[in-house]
Amino acid sequence: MMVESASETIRSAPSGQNGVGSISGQADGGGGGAGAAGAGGGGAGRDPAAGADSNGEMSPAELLHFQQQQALQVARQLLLQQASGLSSPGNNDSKQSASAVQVPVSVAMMSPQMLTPQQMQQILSPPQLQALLQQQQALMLQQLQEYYKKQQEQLHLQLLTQQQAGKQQPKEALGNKQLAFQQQLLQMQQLQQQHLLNLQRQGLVSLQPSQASGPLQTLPQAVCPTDLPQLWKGEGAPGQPAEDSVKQEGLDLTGSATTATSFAAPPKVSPPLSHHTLPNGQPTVLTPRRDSSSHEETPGSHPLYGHGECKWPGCETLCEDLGQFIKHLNTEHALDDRSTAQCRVQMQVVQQLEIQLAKESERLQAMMAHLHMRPSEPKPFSQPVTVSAADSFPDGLVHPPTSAAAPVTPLRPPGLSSASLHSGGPARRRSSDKFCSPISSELAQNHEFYKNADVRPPFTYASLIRQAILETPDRQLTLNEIYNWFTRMFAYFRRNTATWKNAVRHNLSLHKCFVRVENVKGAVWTVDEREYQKRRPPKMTGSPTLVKNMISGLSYGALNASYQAALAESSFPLLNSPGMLNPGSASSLLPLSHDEVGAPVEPLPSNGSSSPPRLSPSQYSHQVQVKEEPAEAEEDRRPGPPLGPPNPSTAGPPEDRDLEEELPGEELS
DNA sequence: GGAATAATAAACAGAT
DNA sequence: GATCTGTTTATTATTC
Repeated sequence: MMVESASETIRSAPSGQNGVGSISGQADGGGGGAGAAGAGGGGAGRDPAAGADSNGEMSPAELLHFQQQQALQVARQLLLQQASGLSSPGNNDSKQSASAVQVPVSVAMMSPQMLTPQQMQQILSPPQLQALLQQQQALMLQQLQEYYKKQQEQLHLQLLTQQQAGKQQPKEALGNKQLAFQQQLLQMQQLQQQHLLNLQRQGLVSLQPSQASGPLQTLPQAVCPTDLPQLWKGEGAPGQPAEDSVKQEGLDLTGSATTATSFAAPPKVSPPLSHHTLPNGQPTVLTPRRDSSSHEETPGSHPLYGHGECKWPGCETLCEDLGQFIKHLNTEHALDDRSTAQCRVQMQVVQQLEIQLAKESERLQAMMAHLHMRPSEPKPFSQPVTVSAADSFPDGLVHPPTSAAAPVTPLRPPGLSSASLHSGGPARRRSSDKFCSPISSELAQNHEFYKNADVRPPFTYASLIRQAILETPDRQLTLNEIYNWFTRMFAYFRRNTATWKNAVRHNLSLHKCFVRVENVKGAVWTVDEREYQKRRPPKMTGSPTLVKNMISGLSYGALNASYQAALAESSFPLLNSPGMLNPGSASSLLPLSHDEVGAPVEPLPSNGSSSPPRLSPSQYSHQVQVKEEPAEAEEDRRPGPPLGPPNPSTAGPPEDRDLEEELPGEELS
């Protein structure tokens, strides 16, 4: 305890310029003596998706404000009419109560901006208010309808134009454009929904189906405003057959003719956002790409159903199969006040999280700017990927995860996500090591980050040493070259204490996987992959409990927990994904461990899989296959190690070697 | 609580 | 003798 705390104190003391200098001057007997700068915090990446809605259209807030102003204008006119009615009794334009209120003209003449709803309430009588509200609603709904109708007409026009133009284009391009339009359409519908939600929140829409569903019913959408009033209305479609209620999953609860005609998909478990009808009545079935893609990869799944339990907020009822879940969903989460309230709460939760994400991203940027990262770089952590073609992933970006917890995931350096943020300290890194993706891809992605930021890499010394050795064409390094690799690759080892040198030597000696080979030019160190594989414990067996625990820590406002969830997400991106079962690679069926397997640094383009760049099993297998070849050649011509244990890696054909690397027997169940 | 693993510190010896 | 390299032991922390 004393030793640890003392060393922590030393470590956290600023070292100044003792980086490399102290390395060469280190006295060994001192046991790695002097202190150094502590591990810096460092920043994480920025989530590019965190930005606000970039619609060029009028935002819902603006639209709402505009309409409120218009409503107030109407109110003012009404007051003026009433005032004039007082002066001219014959004028009965005002169809409200005959007992017109004495409204001060000065008030009535106030500009709409000066009239608050409260003032209006004080001025007008309840019947007048009601009439006024109705008038407002009618006007606003009409405006809304016109607005969205225009939008949809435009979209449809564009779509038709593109379809015509697309006849000369490849089908793929046309499909992409159509998809883009459909997404735009979807966006617009969500805009509608949000707008109506805002109206509802402010009490501007009474949500009476006779009013709300009337003028807006023609609007085509999946979760259309007509859905929401019915949803909020708190009653299901009366007289609806029980089997039809299956169609009411999610928010697609309209039961109206508009969407009923578009039910071309399988009757069960249709994604709520997948059916659309264009203004001309032409049904359009959208592929569930935006919101449901992460949840509904398979036709037999449901976004609210996973791991055998209902994912409805606060429910977690165990359901054996999808059918039972559907039944449960329709009975327990039917269209009632409670469900609609929960739905609304969930909407607000999402909004809050988005707001918080934006704030935290900003903070992250500031932190990164502070921690030696070039502030001019908007995405410092995605850049390393493009530094070298050999180190690049096919898409060149760290994909934002697609799961529910994923939006919280920033583009972050692993050193932060795991070492600094997760484990909470630089001293013990084993946990970090476990939660991190393979060192090769990690380094490939964050090479620049580790190079420049004083952040401790979240890998074990052994894995780092191995990586250093395997990166060389000869697959062998002298101790000094290993030192150089550490200092070259990591700012942390340049600027921090030379204690790590002792650790490196210690690791080289301690682990049987590192084989010392006497060379003509001295002793070099090589890696015995078999021993290295043996060295690893059967860890991270997909531990769903661990992931669950981490994700369960996600709470509103708990950024750390959010990072944990994101971390868990990034650590097991394909654990439960059907994409994992890529038949193209036998190794893809095998769970791979955290930091190894992918020894080399050349993640190659996968077979078009949409899986995230990190931890793609096919990539790993490819890496091994590609890079192990020179290793074999090297090891074949390498003289047998005169010292240390005989290297078993030289035994057996190269294919076995590769296979062995791909099939680490003791790994991950 | 124990085992396994890793990080850290330190002592020691041999080679340069 | 100083430094580098390599080995070994001990302690502590963490995870399973």
